[in-house]
Amino acid sequence: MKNSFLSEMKSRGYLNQCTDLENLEKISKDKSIKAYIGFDCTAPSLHVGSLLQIMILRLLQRHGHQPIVLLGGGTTLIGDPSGKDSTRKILKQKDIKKNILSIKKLFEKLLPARNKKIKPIFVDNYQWLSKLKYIDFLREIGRHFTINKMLSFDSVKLRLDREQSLSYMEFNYMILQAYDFYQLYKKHDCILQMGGSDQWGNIVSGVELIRRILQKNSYGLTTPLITLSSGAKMGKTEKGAVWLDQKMFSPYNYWQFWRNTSDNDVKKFLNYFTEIGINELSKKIENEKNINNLKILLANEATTIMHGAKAAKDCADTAKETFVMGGLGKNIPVKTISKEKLSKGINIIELIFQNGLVNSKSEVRRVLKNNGIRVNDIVISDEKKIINMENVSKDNSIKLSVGKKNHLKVKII
RNA sequence: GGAGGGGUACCAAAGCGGUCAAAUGGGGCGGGCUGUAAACCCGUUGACUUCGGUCUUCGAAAGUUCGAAUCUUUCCCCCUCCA
Repeated sequence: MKNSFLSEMKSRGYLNQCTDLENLEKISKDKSIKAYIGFDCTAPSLHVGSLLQIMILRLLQRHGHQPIVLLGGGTTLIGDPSGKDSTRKILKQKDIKKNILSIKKLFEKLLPARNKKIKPIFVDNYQWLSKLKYIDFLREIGRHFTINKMLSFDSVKLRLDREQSLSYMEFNYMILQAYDFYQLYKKHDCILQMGGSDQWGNIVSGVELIRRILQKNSYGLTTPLITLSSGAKMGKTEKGAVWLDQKMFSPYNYWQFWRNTSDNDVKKFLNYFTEIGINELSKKIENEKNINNLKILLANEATTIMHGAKAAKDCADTAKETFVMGGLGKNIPVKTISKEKLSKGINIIELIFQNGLVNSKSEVRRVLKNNGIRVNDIVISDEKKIINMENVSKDNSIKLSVGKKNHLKVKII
């Protein structure tokens, strides 16, 4: 049972590279280990781009190991150059602190544990990085890094090859990350660092640093880069990044994001982003002829993990009512209008605009022209259409729709 | 420090005195086809509008002109090459 952490990593497709799979397997089979993943705190929430990392922390935990979540209060001040074209804007320390707090909340929800042994440990590398003394650091840590090697890492090489500037500040990022691992090894006996495939170089640096200073073995492993079948980056929608925090991205939209997964990605995502047992899952996939049901399964499971079973069910119900039955789901936003106002009659453009379904009146006119506006599911194409009490349906409301997916219920009070 | 190139709408990129609310592509939005998919097709893409127009926009400010994204001056910012 205990050895299944790595084997499940493999079978779910989470494993991309590992520094020493054999030995890591041996160690993690015999005893509970601690493993860490570092997260940048550039925003108040993480987005689905980090979800795979979260999934493996959960997996780790399920197999009786202890996750360490490193919130990079120090390194976020520097900015990881891996996989980026240009220096990102430098954040204020105050903002980073705020971000750390709200990301921490997210993890407390995602990595719950009563058992002390697998309860997540939160660390902020600002704690030790801010105390470093430059000269001492260079002598103790800097001596173990050669420029020759650093230049050969992809994160650096790609930037230089493309003749994009890489500041000395960013160049130091990998050293700091290696140092983080070293600190966690010493403080918490953390023997494994995990991360996305773009972190490979940084992770390996840490493993080497630990070996050179402490003559101890530590391990690193990375998850594959998720690519959509369309070639686009995962996690961007027309609504912007897919955030995990529900304040920034509603559960309904989150559910919809998964529901709208493209055909070619569904099976992969079911493996990645659900926690259905691997055998059960492959049976389900085999037996299900209608790919849409798999997408719904994916949406339900993924939303349950993030926002809870109840939220997932609500989203599913709403979607069903909205798309299948064409009715009004309970999760559809509701606004109100006074009876008095409505009896006077209100212009369709005004009504749609005032309820925030679009950004400008011009947009309403445009959509109107293209038959995209509906009132109680009836297409309206007349700009001058007046909506009044006659349009109120039995349930004392009016349903407004812009396009197929953007609905609103206006209640009469 | 020296020499050159550039800042145009969400992004990329044309325009270089009027016909410019600004080509084209991407993206977005709406429609069609469908399965809330992909691909494809059509329409649309500054704001307000009584649909006649009106107002604000081409790094910032000032100027030339009947008229400026386009010309001049100053300023700010980016990039490349040389030292």
